[in-house]
Amino acid sequence: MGEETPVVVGLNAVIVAVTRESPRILTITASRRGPAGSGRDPTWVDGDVLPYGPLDPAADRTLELALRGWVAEQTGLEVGYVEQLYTFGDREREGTRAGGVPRVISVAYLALVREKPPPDTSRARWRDWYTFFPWEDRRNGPPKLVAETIRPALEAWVSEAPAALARRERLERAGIAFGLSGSAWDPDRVLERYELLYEVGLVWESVRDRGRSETPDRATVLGRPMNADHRRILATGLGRLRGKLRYRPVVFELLPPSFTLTQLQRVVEALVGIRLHKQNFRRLVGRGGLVEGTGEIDADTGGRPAELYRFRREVLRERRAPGVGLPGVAARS
Amino acid sequence: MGEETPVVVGLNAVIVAVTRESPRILTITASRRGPAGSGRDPTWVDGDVLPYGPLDPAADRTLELALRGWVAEQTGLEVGYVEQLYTFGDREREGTRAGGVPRVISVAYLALVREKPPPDTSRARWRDWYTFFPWEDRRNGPPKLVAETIRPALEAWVSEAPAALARRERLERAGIAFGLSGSAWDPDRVLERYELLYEVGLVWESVRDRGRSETPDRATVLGRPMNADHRRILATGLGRLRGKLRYRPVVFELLPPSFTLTQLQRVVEALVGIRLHKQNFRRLVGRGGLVEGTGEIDADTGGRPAELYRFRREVLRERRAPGVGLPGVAARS
DNA sequence: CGTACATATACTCACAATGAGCATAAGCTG
DNA sequence: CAGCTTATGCTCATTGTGAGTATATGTACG
Repeated sequence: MGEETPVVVGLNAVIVAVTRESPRILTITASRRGPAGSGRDPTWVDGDVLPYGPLDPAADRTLELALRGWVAEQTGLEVGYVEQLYTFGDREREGTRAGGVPRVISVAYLALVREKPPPDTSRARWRDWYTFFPWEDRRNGPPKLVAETIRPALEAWVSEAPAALARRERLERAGIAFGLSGSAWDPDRVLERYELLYEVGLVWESVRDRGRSETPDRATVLGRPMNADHRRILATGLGRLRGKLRYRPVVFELLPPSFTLTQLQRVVEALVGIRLHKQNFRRLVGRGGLVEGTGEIDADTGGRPAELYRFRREVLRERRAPGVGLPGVAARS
Repeated sequence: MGEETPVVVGLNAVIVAVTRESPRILTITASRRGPAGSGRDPTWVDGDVLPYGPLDPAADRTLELALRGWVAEQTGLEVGYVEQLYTFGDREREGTRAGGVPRVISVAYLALVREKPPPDTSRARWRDWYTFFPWEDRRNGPPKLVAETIRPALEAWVSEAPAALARRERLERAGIAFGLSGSAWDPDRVLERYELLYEVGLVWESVRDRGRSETPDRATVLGRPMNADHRRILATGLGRLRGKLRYRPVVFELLPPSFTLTQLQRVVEALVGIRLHKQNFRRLVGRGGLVEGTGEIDADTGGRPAELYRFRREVLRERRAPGVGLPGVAARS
């Protein structure tokens, strides 16, 4: 059965680093198979892709090893923390769509790198992830984008529903995803929001996938797009990372060995996209035993010098779910 | 590159149901490729496997659809809730080990089925999952197994470590996994525990994979084994399900539409493997808005009749993480 | 030198959630 | 009716959370 259609396993990586207050992911500028400037905005056509490498079924012993291998090769980065995200295998994926010969199965990984060495490969490049998901950054309050563009579009989409029941369901769904009409904003629902916007037609990819009849209008479309379904993979990664922060001390994979508490807080805020109460945050990480002070002082704060802290590895033994403590979330004792 | 080694994508399912107080998974008695009774205990050799179906790369549009398809076909079950678990692709997997031609990539899914219709296929069968992981059931306190067998074996393994540093690491790891020496027992760490036991050599699979020289001794080996790495997949599924209970109302996928609070509690306890405080449990699900009373009464309790409840779907909008509330875990508001 | 400013750090307080237990209600059996 | 079983209601100490006030210790600049 199906011996004729070969299967190719691809490995995608969402490689995350945080510089100052900016969370970044590594992207590759795609080399386009067809001619570049074919009428569309070339920026969109030669879109970004996530770093990608195929699995060599004969040579690679392990998926994760294969991933680490080609990431090191392609980007020169030694990734530390690696976690498998999700496996995507829909046939609709661009590039495999219309009778394309091989069936592509993509296994996506999340990788965290500590420092931010500039990628030495010419085509690799760090980008702030909020350029792909501008609606996800609420550190300065809910972005205007949501009130001005997304919300009206969602309301239109809700009222366009054929039946009353479908209308209710759409209303519900939009409310949960974007924290409207009484629901709270849940930072983890990145994928849900992206998929909703895709369905509503507010992202470039949905216009692209609907067929070539419509010309995607850059103005009505939100965030920087990516090729194929890579933005969906990226959304999966961000959601997973945000969730993981709550119950695993993964932030420290993104920080230098010693840091001030404010630095730590800024990184968490950058990832989660919201601001945190400073005093409570430090109480939480301190009393929770997540960090311990080194005696050293960082005088480069602009105000009173801050003590430098380091991650306490022992916390893994002591606490049940040593996350960083986010609002609305009890730090499980 | 690697065009010669074909790739086969397999789909495995951990199909879970709960009957009374017994959590069950659907297993298939493997039809063995080689001759059956070749010296080893035939029960072990013709071990259980998880339900499995290959992906047809030409026909199947989606991984999840493919899964639903062959599960329905093979077992006659209509699964409701489905969630992708993990993708396993190590080459060491049994059956693909020694120069086997195709490379097998297994995408594992977790599926929850509400009732427990007896599988109509002859080779399919429900088994209590604690027969595979007897150390995971702590509803009657920590099982003797842990104190009598696992703990001593772990201690021996710790002291066998070559260096002092390795000894510390092993001690730490064993402590975290099994809740020894001050650490708390974390129900979610199912995979961690299984992999530790595998490494220590306490499960049949590790003896099997070490080579054929040692004859696996059934007495010194814990839990019912499975073929290939299916028990590892199963452990992944259980851990994920236990974790998910905390922040998503998935239990209700396993319960009839209406139920008493005690029934609900019993199911949760069966899954998580620990007993819960009755009054607090009902306070949590009640005040959390997770359930609402139907007016009806179930008189079949043996004592005072209990009110029947149903799941409140609206809770998805209202609460942040509507799980069932487990000890040591704050129900996130 | 001193004042404004910026940041770090300490402490308080109201409130909600949790863990544990006691008390009462409402069926059944004999 | 007594005694058993299970359901259900309520209390209470403890802990965690959200928010705010107060103080310490640097720098920049007049």
